[in-house]
Amino acid sequence: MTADSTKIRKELLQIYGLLYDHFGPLNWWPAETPFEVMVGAILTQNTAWTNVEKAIANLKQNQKLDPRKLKRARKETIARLVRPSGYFNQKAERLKDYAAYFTNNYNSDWRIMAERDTHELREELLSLRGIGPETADSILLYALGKTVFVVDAYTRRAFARLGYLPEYAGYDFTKDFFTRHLPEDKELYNEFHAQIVYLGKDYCRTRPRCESCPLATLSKCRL
DNA sequence: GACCAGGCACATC
DNA sequence: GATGTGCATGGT
Repeated sequence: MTADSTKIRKELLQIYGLLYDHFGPLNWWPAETPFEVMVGAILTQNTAWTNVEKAIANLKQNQKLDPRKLKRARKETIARLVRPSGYFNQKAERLKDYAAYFTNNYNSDWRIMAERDTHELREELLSLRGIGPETADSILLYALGKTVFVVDAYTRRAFARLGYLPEYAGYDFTKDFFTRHLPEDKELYNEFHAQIVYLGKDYCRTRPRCESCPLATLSKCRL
């Protein structure tokens, strides 16, 4: 561990502390079951969470938030139910594909899935149509309890503005940055990502609202 | 009425 | 491997 790495780790944990003091514990992921996390991870792709909540409520009301039932349901039925979350045709197909994968390979049991080696499972998820890096990592961390840091658009934007990343850092580069510098701690990864999303939603948008930003005291932001 | 949201796949160069 | 485009609803 170099002196530089130690400094960055300390700063990242300081940022985490400021965010946690500001937002409090966020208790992610908001879901009743691991399968609901998986469905939410697909539905939230490039979509506001408020719209995802409507789609999930529709699935629940129609008894379709169940891997076997989702697998069997008609695509048009699922598309109608997830309509509020946007891209409903794509997402209906991807949800059905995922439900079939989860049922056929793991007997719809997240515990069996969680026994797999993390890296191998990640590659497997990435091979499915509709599962990219963020969705795969969200499933690994929030549904299966794997120690995996999740990156999203807010993470890249905020930490580029704070000077830790190049402006257009890619997914894996950003993930490696956090994984390299943070202690390997599932609970920390879980809560840190949630805190960053709240930072992004409330302050660090494309049109930023820097006044009263919880990180304002750092005075390192490039904006 | 534009802009944005907790991305991803695919085509093309 | 980088860059562009389609997918689509709902809130600000």
